[in-house]
Amino acid sequence: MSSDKEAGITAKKSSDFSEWYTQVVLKAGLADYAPAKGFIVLRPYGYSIWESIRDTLDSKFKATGHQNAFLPVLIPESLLAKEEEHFAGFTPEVFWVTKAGERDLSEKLALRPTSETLAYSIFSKWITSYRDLPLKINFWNTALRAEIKATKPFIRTSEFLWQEGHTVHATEDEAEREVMLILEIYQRLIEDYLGIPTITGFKSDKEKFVGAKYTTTLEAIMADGKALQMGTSHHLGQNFSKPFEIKYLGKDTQEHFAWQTSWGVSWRLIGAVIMVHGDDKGLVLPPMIAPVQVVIVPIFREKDAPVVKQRAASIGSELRSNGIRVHIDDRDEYTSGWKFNEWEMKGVPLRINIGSRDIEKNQIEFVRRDTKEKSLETASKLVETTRALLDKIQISLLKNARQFLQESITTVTDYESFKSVVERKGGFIRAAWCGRQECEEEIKEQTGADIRVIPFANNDHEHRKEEALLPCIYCGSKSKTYAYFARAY
RNA sequence: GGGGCCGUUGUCUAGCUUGGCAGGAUGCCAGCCUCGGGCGCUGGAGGUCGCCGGUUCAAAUCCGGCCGGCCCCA
Repeated sequence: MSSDKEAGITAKKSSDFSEWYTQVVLKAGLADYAPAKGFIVLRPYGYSIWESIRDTLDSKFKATGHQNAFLPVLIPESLLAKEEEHFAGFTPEVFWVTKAGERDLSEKLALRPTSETLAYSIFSKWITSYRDLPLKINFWNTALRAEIKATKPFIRTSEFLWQEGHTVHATEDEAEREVMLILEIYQRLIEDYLGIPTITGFKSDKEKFVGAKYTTTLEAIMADGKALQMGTSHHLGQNFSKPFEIKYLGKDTQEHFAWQTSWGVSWRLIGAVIMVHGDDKGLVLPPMIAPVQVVIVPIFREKDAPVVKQRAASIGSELRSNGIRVHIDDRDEYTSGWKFNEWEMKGVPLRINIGSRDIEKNQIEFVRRDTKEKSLETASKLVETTRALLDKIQISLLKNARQFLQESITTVTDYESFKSVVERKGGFIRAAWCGRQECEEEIKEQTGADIRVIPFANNDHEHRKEEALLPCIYCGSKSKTYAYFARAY
């Protein structure tokens, strides 16, 4: 009857975060390690979470006029190299294919680290007139970037599942609006579905996408105080349309270079859900994306098994017919206690225990995963109660995460406090910054923290109207803005 | 970028210092038991000790290289 066997999570989230995270990934059945370094296998349970995220986003993309398409995984070197800055940024982590069988290839082929170059070489063929614009395409695929040192399932892997969107517009203004539209879609997904609050804003020039004019980002805070980039949406300006000759003939009968955006989120979001909501018993999934929202555990002896199982089945079908994702665990070979632990480890938001006792009293026992709270409810209100509890869980997860985010933001006014906050507390450190990359780099060098996000003016969580902009936290010269610094994954 | 730790059956591990029969737990299979928080009993199967090489009469153990995983620091 011991509960500390290897079957469960043995590391504590608060004291052994890294080990805890790895155990949750493996033991909840989300992913496993692959034979090649830095690669993971997504197991069915993990993949079904990805499917939830994918389906949610996909319908939002389609509702805003985007179409899905597919591109090959190999990119000729000459093509990848066409935008110089972009190439220089990615080349250290590109995997190369150099052979076909025993024969050397005449040109090296890159396994796509991202598809801008490939997509745009094709787009240039498709676009000739303003009537072809806007072109709004999304790809669900994987990207490959060699991670030599620190790898962590979902968070940093050499291949990752993601979506990359690529759009082409006639005007700069329209491209800018697309960047913000996508950022808004991401924020809705991440807050409303994943239950994770973020700080949105710009990346510094140092951290922006290589080749972009500017990058917007959503940054979240993990339970260990490290920041995690949840998604990015880039304004590419004409940086790619010029080398790739994406030109259109305007109404004005003149030829113009187009304006472009690209944007993406990856399965890293799954890692964030684990880190933000999980606890010492394992995963905690927000109901909106949980593959199984309610697990029903019938509790029976041999003699009452048929009756109890039948009752479990009828509860299950009633919930299912109301659109709730249900699993009935009526396996004979495990005890109910074993099942309770397993489904908690797997993070199923709500559990229903049903035994002969409950059947007699016409009641149902609900157990919340997030608070572990048990409640007995009358069976006639099954669907109503289930819906209400799932809603409560979803709201409560976001609320707790939001409170944690707020507590994780520290405004500092001098560099000594900056260093001590990085060291002792972590989280986001909000400080004035002059805008010079040298300051950013030296702060990173000395503290390990860098600029995660420069919040939009209307989105600086800590901003107060009467607050004056202080001198740069590092060099003391005149500041341009407040920036959020953090150590990050 | 710098430093450290680890790899033994599906999983977790003992054994390694001092070379000499690979042991346990859990899981798995069969049978019994029966389930409100990882229940109990009996029997059984399961191993190229990460890979390659070296030293040796003999290597899980010592040495080298490689592969893979983890942690800490910047």
